Amino acid sequence: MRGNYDFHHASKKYCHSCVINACLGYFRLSGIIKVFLRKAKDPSMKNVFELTQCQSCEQRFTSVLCKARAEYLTEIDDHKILNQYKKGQVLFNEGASPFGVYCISSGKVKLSHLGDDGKEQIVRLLRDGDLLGYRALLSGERYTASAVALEDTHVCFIPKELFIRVLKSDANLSFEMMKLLSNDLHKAELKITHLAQKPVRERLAETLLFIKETYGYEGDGITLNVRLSRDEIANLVGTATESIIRLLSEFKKDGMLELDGKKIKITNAKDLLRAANLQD
Amino acid sequence: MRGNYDFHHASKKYCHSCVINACLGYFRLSGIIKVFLRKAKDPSMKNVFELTQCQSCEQRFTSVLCKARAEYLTEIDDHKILNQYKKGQVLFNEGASPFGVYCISSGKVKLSHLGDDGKEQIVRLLRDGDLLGYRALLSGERYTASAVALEDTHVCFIPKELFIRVLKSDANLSFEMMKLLSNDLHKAELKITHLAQKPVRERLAETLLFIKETYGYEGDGITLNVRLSRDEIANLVGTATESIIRLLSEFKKDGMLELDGKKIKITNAKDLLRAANLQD
DNA sequence: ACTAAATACTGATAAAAGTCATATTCCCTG
DNA sequence: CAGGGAATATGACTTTTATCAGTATTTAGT
Repeated sequence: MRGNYDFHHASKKYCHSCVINACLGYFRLSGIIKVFLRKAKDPSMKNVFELTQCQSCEQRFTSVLCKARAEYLTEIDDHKILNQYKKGQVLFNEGASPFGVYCISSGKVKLSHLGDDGKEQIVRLLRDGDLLGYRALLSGERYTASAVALEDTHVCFIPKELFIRVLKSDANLSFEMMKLLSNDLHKAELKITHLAQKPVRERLAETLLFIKETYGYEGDGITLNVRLSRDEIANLVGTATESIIRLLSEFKKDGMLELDGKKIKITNAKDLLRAANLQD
Repeated sequence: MRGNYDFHHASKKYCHSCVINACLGYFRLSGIIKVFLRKAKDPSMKNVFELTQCQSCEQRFTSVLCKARAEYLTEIDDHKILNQYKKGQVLFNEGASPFGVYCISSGKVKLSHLGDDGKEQIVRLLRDGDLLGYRALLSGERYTASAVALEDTHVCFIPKELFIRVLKSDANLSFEMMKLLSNDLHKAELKITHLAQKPVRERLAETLLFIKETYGYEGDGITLNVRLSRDEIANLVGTATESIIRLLSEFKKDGMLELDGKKIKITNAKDLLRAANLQD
């Protein structure tokens, strides 16, 4: 509760998505909203509608959701709701009740816990094709993390009842979900080990490589394809912002990085990997 | 690989379970082993055999596995292999290939990663009724953690093929597995947040309360029902052994604990909870 | 019960990382 | 494009925690 409000007010953003989600909670299956969305005149919505069908979605080969049997995929297609979030907007908030799952069509999302003292801890970074909001939904709890768009993001929302129903009838999808959860769990447990045992310097190097794995490079082949504040990097690494600032310039001095505002260019990935001191 | 050997040699124990497991890998479905096990004359095995049937197992109301449909449970019953491990014995080792899942009938098991520098990080504590070894099996990888018995432990081993087959046909069990994984994931992500944001003192208090939640008290109602070395507590909290020793005696001085070798008595749970500084 | 080894404990010291204060720069908005 | 707020950067300092060295105690095996 407290966390919720803090979060909203800290970011000083009017949380449209909460309003929208609240509405979706009541009307999500009604034709009204679908028509409303489809009739939206915003030209930027145009290409979203071109990607409307799961069957022709760019993420159809990578997304777990698209491993559902064809018949179910069609049903998901018919009932999903398109949604877009501007950078900084909240998809859902820690403490809220899940109404369904989100499938990222394009964009980037961070998933973060709020620590007891109000400090953010980023637990996952998500990209297009990734599924979102399934953890809370599956364990039947409220969200224990908040999801915030890191850039303009297009999302397909699949209502809870449908998702659960498909999951209960499609063993293959269930299995893929279990794989997904197992992988998440593995990553989380690895992070626990590193957080407990590795110094900040190594964790930062590892995090930068992890960001590279997740979001890749821009066209130039060296610039990380995401803009994160020093604060966000700190909340990802699990340390103080000042430490990140100092270490980033240290890495720069050592010729591993080039820094240009929020742009981070990895100029020597080999040394960075060495700095991460990863055995596996 | 390296980790594997280190682990074995560090504990300087002959790893019977590895030998047994290697055999199980080849012969696990053959009647030979079952007969062999059932004919074992060790009197301590007696009560194990009394608990042989999942349908009458003491854990049948708590274990996820027992939420399988009756027909499948019977099949699991027929094909599972009973096994027992002495304190310190290894159920499986990081890096090994999973041949099935383990259901703890009685006893206690720790699940731990080996950090890059060889330091142990305990990621989960397991008790009777808990399932073990499913993470690696589901994501189709080798084990990324080792499982070691914290005391004499009786385990039912369910072969991989059977487990997967039941999972693929029993949607209800699948769903329970997803819940289990979701809960594990939640706990892991919470641990990440606390590891990143809380001081050692608070983490130790939290860990002691967590141990209490997991294993409960002994008959006296205050002694934690498990014996962990200071080293193991440190590997659970994610800190140095000396810090744990110092903090434990600090807690004792503050009247929260009584210490008697590896016995830990919680004499003031309220203060301990306050020391943990948990908001939720 | 005795011995060797492992574990537990203590103090001194060092290193790592956090905090606080204070520039400086960036970027958004009027 | 100027001004203000936020983000970034840097230095001094403090706190926390790890490490090391040495001693005491417990545990396990013969």
